[in-house]
Amino acid sequence: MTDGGARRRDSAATRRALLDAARKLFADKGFDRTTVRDIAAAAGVNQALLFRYFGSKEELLGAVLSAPGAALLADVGSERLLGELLTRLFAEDRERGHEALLMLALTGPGVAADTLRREVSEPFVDALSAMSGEPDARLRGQLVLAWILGVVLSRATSPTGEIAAADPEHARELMLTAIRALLERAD
Amino acid sequence: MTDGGARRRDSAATRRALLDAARKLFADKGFDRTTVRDIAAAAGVNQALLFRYFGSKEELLGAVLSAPGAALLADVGSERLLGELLTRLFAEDRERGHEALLMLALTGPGVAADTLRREVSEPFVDALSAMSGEPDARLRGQLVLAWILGVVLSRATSPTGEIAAADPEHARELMLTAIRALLERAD
DNA sequence: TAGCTTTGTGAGCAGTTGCTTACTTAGCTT
DNA sequence: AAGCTAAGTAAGCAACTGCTCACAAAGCTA
Repeated sequence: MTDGGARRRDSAATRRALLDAARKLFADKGFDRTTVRDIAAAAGVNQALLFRYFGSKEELLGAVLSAPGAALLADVGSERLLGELLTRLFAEDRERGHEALLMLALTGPGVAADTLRREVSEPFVDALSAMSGEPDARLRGQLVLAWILGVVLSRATSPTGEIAAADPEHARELMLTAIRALLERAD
Repeated sequence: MTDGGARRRDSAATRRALLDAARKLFADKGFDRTTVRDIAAAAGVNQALLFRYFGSKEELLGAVLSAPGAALLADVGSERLLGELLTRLFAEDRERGHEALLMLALTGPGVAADTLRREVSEPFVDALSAMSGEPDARLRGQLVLAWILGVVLSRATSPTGEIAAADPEHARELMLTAIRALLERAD
């Protein structure tokens, strides 16, 4: 940005700045309470660009939500997914990462739920289900994911509650044991 | 309501109508996406009355959220709470009840989170914790409640997913077994 | 019946929001 | 350097939102 007010053009950087700003603000404030002006200001661009690049606020959310799930799965691989999900779940200095996005996807409109289902939940449930040899493996995988989601939400609601205050290792072990009971034999 | 347009006065009925309408609409659409006009129309009253009776939209949410948790606990008693929560969780023709309100409390502003913690979660966690003899009983109780919450949310996100489609009895048994593993000994 | 209080109403305020439009200008090609 | 395209901008639109205000009138009491 020169003093004259004109700004260097870099469409890829602009696009990225908007995505980054949106991700952070949607995570902090939820979809509805994040305005396009907020996002543009945080990205250091004019708000009209949000519409130029993403079409609408909803589509921006869709873009924000796509990929992170796939990225985690690619990083970690399905064998270590559960451990990794739980480790991240209870990590103290966690970045505002995937779990927060899961929560915030729920506060968004229809497109967010669709994206969540297609791009975020399905690969996770597939991987979690593969850990259970039971015929109803997918149900069990869904229940595990639901639990993780619930913990994220519980923490958001009660930042000073027991879950937030728990020793991460201990909490992780508690959940791991119960989840194993669920995924293996539950009868 | 007479043909002349004047309406019979019944402050208690008006108040109740607003609470009922708000409960339903908050559950259906979330706090932010439910407008005071929506609520007033659904209640069949003028929107100014919402402010007269409840002070603000937020305070209305607080009023909506107060009590249901206590009511369920009073109905059921703590001995049967877990079973009842799970039964209701998977009931097919469930009314839009307490669980939906839990979800929607999360989409509301700060007062909702406070009310949720004070009036809804705490009694539940107390009761669930009492079922575990462990020193970290409250943490375990919180984790159980988080799971229930997660299931509610998962179903909202994926109305056609495995959880929503599951045989209620079966799903209930799966969770009950895992929860027992969590509440009893987890080491 | 008059007077007062409480409940109900219509209208409107001020601010906000997602989005559009017309214009500017950076950056590239010829 | 001229011309064109694409990226960036300021301003503004129309609709919406929580909330207020002045008034109407139901309902009660003396």
